[in-house]
Amino acid sequence: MESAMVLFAEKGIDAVSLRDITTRAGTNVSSIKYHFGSREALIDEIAVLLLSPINQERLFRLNELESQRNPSVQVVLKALFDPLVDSLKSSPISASLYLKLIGRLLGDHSKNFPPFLREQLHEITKIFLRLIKKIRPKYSSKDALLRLQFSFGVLLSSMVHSEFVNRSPEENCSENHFAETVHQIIIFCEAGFQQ
Amino acid sequence: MESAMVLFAEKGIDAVSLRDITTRAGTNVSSIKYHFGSREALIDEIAVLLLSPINQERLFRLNELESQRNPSVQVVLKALFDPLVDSLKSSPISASLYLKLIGRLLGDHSKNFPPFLREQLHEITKIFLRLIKKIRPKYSSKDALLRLQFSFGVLLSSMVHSEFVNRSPEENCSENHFAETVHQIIIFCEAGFQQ
DNA sequence: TCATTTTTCAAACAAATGTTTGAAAAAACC
DNA sequence: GGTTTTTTCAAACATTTGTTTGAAAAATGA
Repeated sequence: MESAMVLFAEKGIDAVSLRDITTRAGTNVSSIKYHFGSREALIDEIAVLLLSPINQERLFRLNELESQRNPSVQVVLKALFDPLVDSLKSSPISASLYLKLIGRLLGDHSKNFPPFLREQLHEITKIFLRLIKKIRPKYSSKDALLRLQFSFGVLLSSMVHSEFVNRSPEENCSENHFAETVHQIIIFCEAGFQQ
Repeated sequence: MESAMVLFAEKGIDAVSLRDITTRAGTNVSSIKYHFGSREALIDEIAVLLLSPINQERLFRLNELESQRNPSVQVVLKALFDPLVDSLKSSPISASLYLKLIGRLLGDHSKNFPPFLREQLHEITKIFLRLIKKIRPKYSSKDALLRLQFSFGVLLSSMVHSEFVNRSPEENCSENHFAETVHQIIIFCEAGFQQ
């Protein structure tokens, strides 16, 4: 599983064959069938393992904000983005690869996600939109949705091209560095919610 | 070539085989070899055909702005994004597929672009950064680069998921509708350059 | 019209892919 | 220690992939 995650992150999910994975893991192709069932099931399992705790935390924070009087756009965005940063702590692979992997899962494979994950994501966008429309009553549903998609676009592309975003020479792509980048993303997106 | 573009846009470049393309085109696999040389050469040719005029126009507008006294962030962003909107007029395929295709080319295959295209893109980012640092002297190179990447992230994800962005029920995904979305993107990104 | 060039196409090729099989090895259990 | 369950692994399978071949067809030009 660790080999699959590393290779998926490095080369893109579709560009990795089962033999690539098992060779790196020093094992056999049929072991994937035995432990996971199929290639798709392996991808699903990785997606759930990585994304479901992040989404749970997002839902928890968003629900908390709903019971609050005057949440700001910034804390709503933080409820979406910070769980990702926090999850870096328990990553089984390097921070940079971990981010790439999640970005690729969400970008290329979210349409094939197991229903459970799809529903989580759907619920998250629902609550987010409700919160935003409460903070910015003048926004139409389309206004809010567009800005949400723009914000996710910024986040996703920063994750997949993280070696690009993290090209600062002095520091390697560490957990803290990504936290800083996410902070920049939040500031960038928050500004877009002021118009 | 039209079949290749449509299928690449619909399913993703890596998910389309030569037989998918030739079947749709009502012709033969070896005709691709004859007319283009190889699968990669076909992709390259499509990329150059679609992107090179857009990039040329971008370079022209950016260069013009460099000779201007006080360009605004908005006109700089428009120099980047509007050529894409204008190119919709001469698209050989539907607007929605055209945008998806360009988004996929830039997202998944820009690393394999022919050197000519890569240099164009590199030149564009160079001039863009120079302009932004002129308008916002307090930005470090990293500040400017991050915001450029964020802006491209918004644009790219909006293009690839254009059926998502364009889900408004009354209007189909027309040229004008994307122009409106790009306008929203520019407003969104411009705000991020005010901080 | 005839010769040359350009274009099409069916067939085959080698390589790679996800999956399956069945037996051997390892581990767990009583 | 013996039995059962779990896990590994080499080999083979059927498909699919991009590419190649060589001959037929169409177009071109003198």
